[in-house]
Amino acid sequence: MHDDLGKSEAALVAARRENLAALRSRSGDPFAQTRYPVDTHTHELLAEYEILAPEEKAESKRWHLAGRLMSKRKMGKTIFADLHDRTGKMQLYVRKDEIGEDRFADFNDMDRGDIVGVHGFVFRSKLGELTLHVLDFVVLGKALAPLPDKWHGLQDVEKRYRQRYVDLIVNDDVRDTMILRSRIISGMRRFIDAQGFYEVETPTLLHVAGGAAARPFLTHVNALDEQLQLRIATELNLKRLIVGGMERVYEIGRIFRNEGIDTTHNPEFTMLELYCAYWDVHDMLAFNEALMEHLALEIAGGSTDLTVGDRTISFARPFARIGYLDGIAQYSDGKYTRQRLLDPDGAAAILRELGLPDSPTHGHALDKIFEHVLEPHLIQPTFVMDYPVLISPLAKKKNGDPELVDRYELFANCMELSNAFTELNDPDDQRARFEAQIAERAKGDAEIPEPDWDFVHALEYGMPPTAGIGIGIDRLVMLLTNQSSIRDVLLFPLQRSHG
RNA sequence: GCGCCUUUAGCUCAGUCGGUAGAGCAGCGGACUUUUAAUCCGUUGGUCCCGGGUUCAAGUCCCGGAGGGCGCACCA
Repeated sequence: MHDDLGKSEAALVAARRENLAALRSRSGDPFAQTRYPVDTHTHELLAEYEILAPEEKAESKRWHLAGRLMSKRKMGKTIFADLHDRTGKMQLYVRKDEIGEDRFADFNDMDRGDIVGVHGFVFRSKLGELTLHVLDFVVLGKALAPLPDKWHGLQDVEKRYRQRYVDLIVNDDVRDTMILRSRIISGMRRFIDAQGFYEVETPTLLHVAGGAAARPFLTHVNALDEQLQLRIATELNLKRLIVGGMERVYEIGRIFRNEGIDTTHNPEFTMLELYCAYWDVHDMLAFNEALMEHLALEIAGGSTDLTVGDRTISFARPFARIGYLDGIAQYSDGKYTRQRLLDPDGAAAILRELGLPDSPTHGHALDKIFEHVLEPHLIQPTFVMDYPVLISPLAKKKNGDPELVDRYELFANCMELSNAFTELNDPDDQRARFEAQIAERAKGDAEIPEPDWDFVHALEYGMPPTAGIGIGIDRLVMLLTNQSSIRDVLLFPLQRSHG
């Protein structure tokens, strides 16, 4: 990035270097500064002095504020400027007759983007804006690269993702969304921790990536000279911990799936998985419902209604419930019956009626039918209950209805938000399910993982009845922050290595 | 993988029928002691994404390629 500047950009950088040299010769090196005694932030100051009347001064109290200089308006022997910090922005005011010729020149030699610490008092300007009257300042870092347009910011989507640091500097809403993401995750942790769960970390590098259907990334460990896979779920290891007696565990961690990249998929994404011994799927549903309402209340500031696109989605409990098979039947006017859906030929026929391509497996066909028939109707938060066992290889069968499992998925805005079930703890049944998967994999479904036989062995030591849940954090954040692309809730979405 | 759109100054964007590159902001110089997209005067700045082709002449038309966005397909 240092040798290939265009002439025009090089000239802008050169001008900034001249200003840096002038600062160095007059007042010392900005890059030699190591700290600044910041004692407030812009947002706090604006709140504290809200009552000031126009042109009123609060001279007795002096403050130290630091941040990035984002605009400068010189008016002869005074300068107005805007300082941004992580809480917002505040106007600065400097007078030549107060700080002297050299320091005024220093202030004037600062460029848009420079980092500065300012000391002074608050007043309200003639036109009504709360402003820090600067009595002293220290340049704490020089920006050599020119910033994007002060009014339009950085619009180029590619540059915004590749140079997120610039995007964050000039586009306030990006920072706001990322802060919201942070708050959603910490709010989630607090809610979960309050119920006695242990947060754990399980390996990312695995010999066999299991617990979901997805193609894994491959890597290699030199010390062992072995090929390893990056995890596609945390499920199997977390259940090993339940076997081990930890009873309540969760992990918020990065998952890797070597598949498509689009507005709802990034190759690495963040998932919460949580397991609770002695709960069943109904306990988990209640927990899930309470968690979602809690997060919505925190984000929407006391309301359970969220605006998503041009819709309002209400997270007030209780959420709607619908059966997986019942729902498909209902939204097909009774045409797609349980009997047809649970029969491989019947499901294949429905696929053709819908004009969809053939699926390699029965389970795949069911997913496609669900996606086309039921999912488009799931706008308000809805628990879809009682999934067929053939698409749920790790869930416990329903007592009295062995074709179904005790499982639900929560949908909102036609998007899956969570997936939960009563965990299968019968090792013989689990072994049989894995063996059935080997057959499906042989039919050409490359996303079905190799069985993790040690997991079956773990179950042989005895696992208490347990409920588990997985929540895709990125998609949840998309919903809660009203973003339509996953890239806009990721600080550094994956881009091709060219730019 | 397929389709549509897009790429012009540091940034945001114009660029007509093919006639030889424009604006605003930023920068630089100047005026200005309560401005706020400050204002006013002057001014620098271009690999028109890359490579071919057609043409007297290509930012513009044609072909190929690259990056990016969106949609479809794929993706529990």
